[in-house]
Amino acid sequence: MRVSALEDNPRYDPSEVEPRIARAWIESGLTHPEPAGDSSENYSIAIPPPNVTGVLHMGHALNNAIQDTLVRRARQQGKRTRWILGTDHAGIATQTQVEKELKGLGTSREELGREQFVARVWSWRELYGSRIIEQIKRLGSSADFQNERFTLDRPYAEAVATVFVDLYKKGYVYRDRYLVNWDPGSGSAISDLEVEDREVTDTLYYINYPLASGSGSVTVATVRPETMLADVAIAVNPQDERYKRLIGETAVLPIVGRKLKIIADDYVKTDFGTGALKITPGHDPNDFEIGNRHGLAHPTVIGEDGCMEGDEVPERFFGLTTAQAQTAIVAELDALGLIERREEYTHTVPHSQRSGSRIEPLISLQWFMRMDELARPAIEVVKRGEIRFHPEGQGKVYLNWMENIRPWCISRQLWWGHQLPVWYRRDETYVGTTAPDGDGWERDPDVLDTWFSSALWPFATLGWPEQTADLKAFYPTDALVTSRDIIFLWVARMVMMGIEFTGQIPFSDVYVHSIIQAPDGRRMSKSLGTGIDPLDLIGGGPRPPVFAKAPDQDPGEFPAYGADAVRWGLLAMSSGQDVRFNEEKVLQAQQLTNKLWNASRLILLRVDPETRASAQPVRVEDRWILSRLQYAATLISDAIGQFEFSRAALSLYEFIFSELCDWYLELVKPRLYEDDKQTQALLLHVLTETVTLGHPLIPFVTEEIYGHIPGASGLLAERVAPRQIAQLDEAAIIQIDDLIAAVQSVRAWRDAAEVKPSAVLDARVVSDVYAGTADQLYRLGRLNPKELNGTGAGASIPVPGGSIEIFATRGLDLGAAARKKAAKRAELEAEIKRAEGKLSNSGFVDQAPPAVVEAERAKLAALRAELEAL
RNA sequence: GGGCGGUUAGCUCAGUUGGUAGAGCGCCUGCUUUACACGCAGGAUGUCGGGGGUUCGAGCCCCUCACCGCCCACCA
Repeated sequence: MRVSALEDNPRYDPSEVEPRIARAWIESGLTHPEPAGDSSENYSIAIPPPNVTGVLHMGHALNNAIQDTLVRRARQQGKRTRWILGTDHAGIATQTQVEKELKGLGTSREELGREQFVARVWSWRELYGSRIIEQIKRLGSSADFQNERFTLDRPYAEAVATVFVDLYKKGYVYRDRYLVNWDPGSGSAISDLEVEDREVTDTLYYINYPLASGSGSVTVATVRPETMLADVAIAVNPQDERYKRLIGETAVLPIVGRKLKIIADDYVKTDFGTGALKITPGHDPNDFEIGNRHGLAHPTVIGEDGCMEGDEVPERFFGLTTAQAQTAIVAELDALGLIERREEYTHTVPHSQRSGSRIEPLISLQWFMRMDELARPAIEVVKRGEIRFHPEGQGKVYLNWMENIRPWCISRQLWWGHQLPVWYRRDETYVGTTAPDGDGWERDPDVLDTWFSSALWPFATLGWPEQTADLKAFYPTDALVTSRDIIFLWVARMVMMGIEFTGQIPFSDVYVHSIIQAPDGRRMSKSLGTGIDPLDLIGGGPRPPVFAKAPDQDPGEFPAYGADAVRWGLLAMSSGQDVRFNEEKVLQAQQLTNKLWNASRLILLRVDPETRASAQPVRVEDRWILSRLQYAATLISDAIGQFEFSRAALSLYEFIFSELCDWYLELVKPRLYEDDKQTQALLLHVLTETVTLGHPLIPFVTEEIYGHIPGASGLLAERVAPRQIAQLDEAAIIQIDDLIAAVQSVRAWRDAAEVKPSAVLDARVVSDVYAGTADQLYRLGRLNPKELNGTGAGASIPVPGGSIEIFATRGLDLGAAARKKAAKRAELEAEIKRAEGKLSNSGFVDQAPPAVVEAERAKLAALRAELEAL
């Protein structure tokens, strides 16, 4: 039955194999180790929790491929390995989605009320929350699916509350009126990190503010005249000759009539605008700072709904939107003749990353977290190298941000999330993990920034604050795998919280992987038509428009590449650098899996099912392939350990194609066909170690092949790799390398001489380095060994350590062969000349390391010998 | 304005202690050699962004210029 699957499929078909094997991995329980021992002997990774409502994208696919490669390697090293899995409640993103749905149903969260709304989000989560988890399974990720976490689960929520209360008691968390980034789109304050700049063209108005003395006016430039109602001063640079005499004087705010002091502040640029700046502390972050420096009040005229309100707002503007107010105020200023001029002005303006709305800086009562003291130890651990970033440059980025850290606004005016463990009663404030005793307490309606809870992920998922066995066994975790965009939002905060609450760093290595761009270099995005769904790549689906060669051309469909191919392809593409997605790498991976599948067919369909693997080599090529296997195993394992996944992936490809298939299997075929039992046993051994070697990088196909190997037990995913496959056998390596070079020389010569590929030529090997491999040399060169007396040779092919003389001359194009030979001679002569030049350079001989000089001498000798043989 | 990174074959990218430039795809020439045509064999292809320096020797180290990304902070 199983053998027939091999027989029937000369092409490897991942679509049948992969779902079956993914299930087997999970059902085996191998991804769900019971806690034991401590974290120094175990291996763990906490997944960056995807948004609960999210769908898999290319970033997840790469992120998962990397983590799975790391955990599979750790398992092969015999470590107890836990890949912590879960999802994030993603406050704003999730609430927005559900609200959108409600809107479609003609209702709203306000209509439902908080309790019902939250219940509705929970059921939404039940419906869609498992989708991304299923997609992660499809990738073959060997995460702990039996132990899924969610950032709003009760134990997790208790950890969050515990942390908040503790930080409050330590004085890090506090409530304050402060200018925040107000997002009118979500109706909430957001943190600095959730703000992005977008380019906008506004009108810059130059407005004259009359001086109280009646002698002239000061002109200020602004793009937001509606905020002038909240102006409290005019600032100029103290060095500015134009305005020096006005400092200390008073101007009159048009329309309102309020007196504005003219103050001096270094912040004001003399070469921008008019050099005079209206100060509106209630609606501008810089003005807020300046206002604080000068002890100014900060009245506000815009409310949280984006409409005009407040004591300073004249009746006729009250309730207008900011846009309406701007129009009205500009009209009045025009009527007063106070607008000197206006010009188009393109500048960047902060917008909410989530809702896309233009940020309205507002003074508002929010909860904040002071970060500077928490940052200090988090800076130290990176400087001391306890936490290492890969690539290193990202560590500098982290430090740069940490050293300039600012307070973090942690309250959000949402319903979906961790509600603040804070209660108020008149002037009293109570902060605690449970509600206070007594009547009249009202809980703060706000929830915490999602990243506040994510910051606890590596330890809250393991049961903290309880001292659980999980925590002991798997915390600190080992590696944290992520992309650049959340180094500040998430990574930095995990380090700070981890150190503060567990006394330990949460992970020792941070691997920052590539961002995969669209093939044209733009970012991947559904709305741009540049996004590629990894599942379309795996199972075969439509190519996005970005793949079309011409605008109206149909880009067609992806073949069903399978998860192995997508994973290997992404790993091979990726580095520390952002890269453009290229389908060729996925194709290359598909060819790799197919190649390995067919190599396995060659072996498995020929061996006696009673045969069992044996590491006993028979011939020199056996010792060679064992050495090559050992070499490749070390290379790949080291590369993975150093987070060089591209190198690991390409090394595997190189081994399977160039060494195993192109040479070893071709060398061993005669013995395989002759039903040689010892050879069969060795081939099973080589195949077993090869699939073990490849398993972290292409887990599905290797697992499938392993299942067909006679005598193989259990799952490959559970197999501990041998510490050493073989001793490196230098003699065997040299012999086979010489053989390969000789065969290649013969083939190249045949090609040049236009010898029919099927023709077998009489020939004689003149060299003593092929004692153990001559039969192979004749066979692979399509030569017939013949000892002839005298000088009957029609051609002499130079090979390492000697030459091969070809006797048959009939039908040979000796002219072509001679040209080939001449070219080779010229090439050799050029290289000899270069080597000689180098060696006659006294600087080189005297100053280069002796080993390098010696190597150069040896090379020269070899080149001369080769030329001689020619 | 500050920071990080990039510029290598037609395309996408490797190149880890400085020692004669690599891969995949594409291209050219052959081959139905019973594991694989998602294959096999052979082949062509690079003033390693420009300039300067260090060195016996530089794609790799230093300086400088140019261009391209991204991040942070921003001028009303």
